[in-house]
Amino acid sequence: MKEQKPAPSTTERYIGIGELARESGCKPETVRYYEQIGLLPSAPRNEGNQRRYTTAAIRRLTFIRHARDFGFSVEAVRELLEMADHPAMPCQEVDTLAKRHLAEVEARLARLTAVRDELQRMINQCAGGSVGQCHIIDVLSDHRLCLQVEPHGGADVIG
Amino acid sequence: MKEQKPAPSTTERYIGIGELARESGCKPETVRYYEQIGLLPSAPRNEGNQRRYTTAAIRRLTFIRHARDFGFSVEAVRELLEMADHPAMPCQEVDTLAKRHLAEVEARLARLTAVRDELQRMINQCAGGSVGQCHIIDVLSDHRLCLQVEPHGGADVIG
DNA sequence: CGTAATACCTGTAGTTACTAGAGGTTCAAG
DNA sequence: CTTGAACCTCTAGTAACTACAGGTATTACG
Repeated sequence: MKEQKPAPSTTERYIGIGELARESGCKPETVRYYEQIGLLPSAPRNEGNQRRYTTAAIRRLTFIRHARDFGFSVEAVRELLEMADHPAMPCQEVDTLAKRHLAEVEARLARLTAVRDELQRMINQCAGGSVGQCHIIDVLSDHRLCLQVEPHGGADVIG
Repeated sequence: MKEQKPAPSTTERYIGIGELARESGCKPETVRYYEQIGLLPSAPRNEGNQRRYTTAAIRRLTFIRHARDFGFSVEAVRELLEMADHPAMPCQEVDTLAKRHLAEVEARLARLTAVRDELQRMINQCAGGSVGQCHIIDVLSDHRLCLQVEPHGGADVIG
């Protein structure tokens, strides 16, 4: 991560996993999970084997959380962290990653918009009679009745 | 499912799982999976234990596929199928299901639009220097620099 | 100081909707 | 009759966590 200040030396404050989680908006389980998959470094432990964190961990986890909120995959976040850890490098790779992600988001947006329009059309044309005459069921039964929605492959994320 | 015609009696044509899959746009594995979770009834088998299907299966599977393309969850599809199987029932429940789904789609759309806008802003403001000055990294590091994107809970689907 | 309520630990299994593979059988064409 | 494609079952893997179970540590209160 990009460090603003050179660690406040002497009386550094340590926090537990619960407080870290609260500060950064995730759950303790998720923090442990991120440590397990190597997104967060293994935290030092106290006498009783409990993880102790500094404010650096809060920053790193907030970064992760935020990137995830933007819909970056965990693997993309891993790359972003790697880059953020090297402030002197040119930011072209960061840019590329962001642009690729933007393209994916735009593709999803287009698909989702088509789905919304068709759902609206379907619902508007339902006369409210019996299932036998229901336009919604008709559209789902017969692709020809549907204007825009196309098949898609795997599951997409975020919305 | 809603049956248009009363089964063509005598020489019914039977097809294998591969052809069924091609006709309805999924893979044989998916067909077996749907049978396993009870979305499709267990298909009758021939002498050599291979599944044989009629055109009714093509219709049902196409319905499923299409509803999934619209982003309905498998459980929602199960309910839609149940309703489609009873053409005499009032279609209010269908309507409710569709409307609820529309609302979800609209929520995702709103979120995704915010993400897109913020990504664009981020990318536009990147001056192309080093990571240390990169606006993209800044925004991800500090939520205050970001206008609209809010944390979200679990994974959402479709896009 | 004792004890009870939290907070924390590890490890495993569950979630969604499939997909991929291993290892074997059956079918259709030549 | 032999090959190759299609089919069978069963298991495990995917993403990104979440939810236990069963046990230990810490903290607050009286």
